[in-house]
Amino acid sequence: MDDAADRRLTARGEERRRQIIEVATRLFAEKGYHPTSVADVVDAVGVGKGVFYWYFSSKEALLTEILRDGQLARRRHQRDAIAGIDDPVEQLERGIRAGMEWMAEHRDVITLIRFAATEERFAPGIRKGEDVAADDAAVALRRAIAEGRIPDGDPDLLARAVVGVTQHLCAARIHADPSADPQPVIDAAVRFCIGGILGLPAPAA
Amino acid sequence: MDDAADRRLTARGEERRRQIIEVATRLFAEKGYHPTSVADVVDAVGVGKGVFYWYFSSKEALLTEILRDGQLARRRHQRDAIAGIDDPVEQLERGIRAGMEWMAEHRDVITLIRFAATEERFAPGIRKGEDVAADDAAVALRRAIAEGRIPDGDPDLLARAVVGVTQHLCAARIHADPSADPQPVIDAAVRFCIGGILGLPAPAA
Amino acid sequence: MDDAADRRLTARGEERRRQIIEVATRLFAEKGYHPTSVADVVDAVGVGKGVFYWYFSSKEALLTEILRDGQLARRRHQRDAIAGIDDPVEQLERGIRAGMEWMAEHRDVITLIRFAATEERFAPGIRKGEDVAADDAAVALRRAIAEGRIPDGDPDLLARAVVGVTQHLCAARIHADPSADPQPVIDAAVRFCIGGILGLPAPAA
Amino acid sequence: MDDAADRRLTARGEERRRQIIEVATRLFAEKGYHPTSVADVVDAVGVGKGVFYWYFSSKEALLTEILRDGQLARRRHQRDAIAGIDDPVEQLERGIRAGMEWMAEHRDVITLIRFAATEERFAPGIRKGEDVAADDAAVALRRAIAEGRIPDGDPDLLARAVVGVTQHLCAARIHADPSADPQPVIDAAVRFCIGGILGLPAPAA
DNA sequence: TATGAATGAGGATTCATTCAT
DNA sequence: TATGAATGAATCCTCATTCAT
Repeated sequence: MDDAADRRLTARGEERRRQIIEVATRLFAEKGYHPTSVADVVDAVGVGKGVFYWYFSSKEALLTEILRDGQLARRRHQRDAIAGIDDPVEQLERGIRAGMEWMAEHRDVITLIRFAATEERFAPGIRKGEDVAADDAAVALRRAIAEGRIPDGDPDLLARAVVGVTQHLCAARIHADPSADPQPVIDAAVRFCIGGILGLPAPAA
Repeated sequence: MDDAADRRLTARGEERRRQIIEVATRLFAEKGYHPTSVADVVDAVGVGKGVFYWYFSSKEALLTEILRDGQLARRRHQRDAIAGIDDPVEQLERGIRAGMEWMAEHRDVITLIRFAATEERFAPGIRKGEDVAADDAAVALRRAIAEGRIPDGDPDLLARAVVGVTQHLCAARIHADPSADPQPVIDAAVRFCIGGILGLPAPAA
Repeated sequence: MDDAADRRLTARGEERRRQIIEVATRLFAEKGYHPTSVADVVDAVGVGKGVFYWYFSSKEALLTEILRDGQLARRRHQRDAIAGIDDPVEQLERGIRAGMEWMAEHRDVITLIRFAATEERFAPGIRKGEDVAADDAAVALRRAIAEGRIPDGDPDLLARAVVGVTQHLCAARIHADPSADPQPVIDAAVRFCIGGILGLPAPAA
Repeated sequence: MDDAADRRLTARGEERRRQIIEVATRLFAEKGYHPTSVADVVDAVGVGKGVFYWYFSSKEALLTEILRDGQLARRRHQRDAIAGIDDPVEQLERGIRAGMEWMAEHRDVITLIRFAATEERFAPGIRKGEDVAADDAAVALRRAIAEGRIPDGDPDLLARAVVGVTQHLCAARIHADPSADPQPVIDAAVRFCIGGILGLPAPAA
């Protein structure tokens, strides 16, 4: 049988597909991936059960696609934000802001990524995406170190620390209270991260 | 029937119960909570299915207990580490170290907590535990601010940032390569966190 | 809507129809009738699903047609082979040869007939076809008995035995090794059948 | 999870298992393997759906077991029938009789074997069983040839021809009219087979 | 004629939970 | 306490068939 993945779709088909992804992302994030059945998704969309399998080869494939698209979109958003910027420290700051802004606006996808990181079947994909993100940040960090702008240190580790700060603040402070303005949190996250990268002030003087 | 939760157990019974918790923690972390069936657990323990329901009222109750025990144990470990310490900044450092050490040694529990945070049914419990942890750290932070040891700032936000750094570094650097020595990562995490708390050096000076 | 069965077709339509029958015969024989979906068939042909239902009213109707066509073709082939032959024993021999040759060249159809004979829904049709074939042979057998060319016996039973020998040798020896020359098997089948029809040599002598 | 295949069963469990096999054999033969759902089977037995999977790992595994058991039983029945017989021709005759008697009494299993031979997934197992049966017969045939009791010839081919005769006569004459006495058919089958093995009388004479 | 899309009943299978012994 | 057996609702997925375009 033809694979649902490589189907050539009409405009109407593309729209349906997008709609399913949207609804599924919301439901998966709300109730959890496993507790949400394919029936829940198609019911919410208002179509027959077969439609799901016309567009996706399996429930798992759908989640995988959501995750991959999310990671790609975040990365693209961050790269756009630092395009044309030459100063590595400014790149870091703008990258952190862009990352948090994206995450702030894509709460559901972030929830799914955090879930997927804990499940054997999806973890490898997530890890790969995180590695890429860490590598992106590490490039700027290495340049900043080389230029003496920040103290010497393990760029990968610093990058992971930054990811930890931004992700957790997003979940614990922005998503936890969606009515509040995210900017102060983002500002604080930037200050914390830059401070953390600079590390302890020279113990002397 | 009497509730499995409040059963008075013999020594052998306590042992069985502990064994089930241990095996379930490992399996849940390895395959995921939902993909692991009660049958998987009892088979791994080598007992019949009835045993499970003798000690636990449901699969969900078991996970809830694992999560609560884990959060309590981490907190106890951290409080023990700062007992008798009076300097708030040293409290912070020791708390961070103790937290990471505990997390480093309880990878499976951490995985489950991270999973539970993404699922509606368990998230409230996790959030409560994180709030407590953040409050613990906030106490020290508030004192440090009051004593002028660190710049003024939102203590809760700083606490959350610290949690983010430590949790993520643990997952991304310690658990990802269990053969490596965790101490350098912990040291770096402490430096990053203290640096982050101190924030950007006074722009002037 | 007008019935797909009685549709007046253009030359191109006839060709399409034939093509679907051909592909379906192969797929049904390879994977089995039930495990082969209509989607499998139209995909293999390279057309849309609607095409199938333009030419056939249902999947079942398609199989029924394949079976009926197959049984008719075999019978026609056998009748052609004995046309003009007057000696009943020679008719038998030629009929056996013709039947086996046809079966040897239509492995897929034979597989489908053998399958259909085991399934309630199709068995009656198959049985009717086999009855006809047995009757055909019985005619010659009866003449041969009447003329004293072969011993007295139940012509229908002898005919069924011949069908059993030819069908099974075809499946077990010719179809099982399509690269081998079928002629020796056919020769042996003829000898076996004629021997069988003659039965045990008079115990006396 | 423990495999349903290797489960240690209590007496009651063994009985249930046997009961399911019995009912499934009948239903599969009546309606066809694919058209019969697991629900049909458990409903006919009068148990819950889960019971099926407690005893069998899948619907396919159940059919495979039925087929294997059937082939083994027939072989055992035939071997018992010729135990102690030394004359190869008598072995053949008794083997043919025993085989047909067994088939006559196990119509459903025979139907399933005939079905399975036409489906890719099961055919290899069936073929193996038929090869064994043919080999069994070939042993006697080879001895008979060596002793000059029957003309020289391909023992495997003769064996297959015998299988074809017996199987087909069973289906077309015994199973088709279960009220009739099978003995005359069996007698005729023996005569036909022995005659077939002896082949055409020496053309000279 | 032909296609992509849709339908929804039905299928195999799983699994948390219960119960008789 | 413990076990094998049983339950049956729920899950993912398939597929023959239909329909709008």
